[in-house]
Amino acid sequence: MTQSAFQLETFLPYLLNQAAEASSLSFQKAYKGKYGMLRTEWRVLFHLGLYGSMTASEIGARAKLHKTKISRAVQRLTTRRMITRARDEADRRVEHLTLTPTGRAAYADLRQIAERYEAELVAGLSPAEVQALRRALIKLSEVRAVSFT
Amino acid sequence: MTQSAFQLETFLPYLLNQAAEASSLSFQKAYKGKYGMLRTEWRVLFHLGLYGSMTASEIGARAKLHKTKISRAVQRLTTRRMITRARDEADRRVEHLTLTPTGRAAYADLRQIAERYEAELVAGLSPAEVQALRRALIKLSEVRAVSFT
DNA sequence: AAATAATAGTTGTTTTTGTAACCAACAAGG
DNA sequence: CCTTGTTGGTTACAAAAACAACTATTATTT
Repeated sequence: MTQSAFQLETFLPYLLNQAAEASSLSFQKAYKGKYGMLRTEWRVLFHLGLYGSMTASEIGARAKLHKTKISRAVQRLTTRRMITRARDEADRRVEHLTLTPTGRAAYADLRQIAERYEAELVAGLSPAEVQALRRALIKLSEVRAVSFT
Repeated sequence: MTQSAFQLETFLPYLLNQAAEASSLSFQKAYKGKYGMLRTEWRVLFHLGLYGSMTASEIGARAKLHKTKISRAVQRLTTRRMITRARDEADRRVEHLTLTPTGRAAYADLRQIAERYEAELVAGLSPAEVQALRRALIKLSEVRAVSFT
């Protein structure tokens, strides 16, 4: 009856979720506990920290986040005085987001934590394994819509 | 100032999430559209389909899902007549969950879809790459609590 | 045998997310 | 211009997840 040996343990979407959740969860504790941040807020903070001033939709395009999620993350980060918003005078729909000194300090701190965390995470893998993993993950995340009927 | 070259694009928790979300999302459409199922329900269904009769907490332990999530998934699957619950007579706290014929049919169908989906997903990767990916993901998901202060 | 703790599972409440509708500003076509 | 369409972003409402408290039953301790 069961001709193919399907296994949940090796099914990629399942496996990806397990790994992603396991790694996110323990890391999340750092920024949640320290700055009361949510994952989306962390991402926005890091985008601004890394790329400087950006608009909400630029962040959305890069991080593949929905605009409502970003809108809310920006609100919360703004009330926490981590980012400032500035209307573009040429096109008054867009807002340029920038980190405040507070935001930059949080970013610098969290960035170090991120680096240490990642080092700890890949401790059980060889550099070659890590490189192969990254490459495969990048390919998979680029697959926008798998058509399989 | 910036001594190390941190990049968001290669940061593993970020990358894992991107890949997991991308792959989950398109796959989810299949079972959501066809059976109105949520991800937790899909997982419960597959656990029962693969391992036969199980209790809620056995599923929880294996899938690393919280018991409330399972409880509600079981409720929904029960009202959809996909699983039946039977009290254990020896220990009347536990319930044994089993697929109904309807549930088995859905499982068989979704399992085929899962297999085809996965095949499509890894189409851009070599068998060796897939194997390496699986191995790395398994290692990462086994990392329960990374201690990095 | 109580009393206490532990386990299986449920229910209630609060957060967070998803989806759709919306407003304002700009762009293009007639 | 002035309708129509598009884009950047917010808001409102519905769905789902997280978290805590709870019931019922079994195990353990004294």
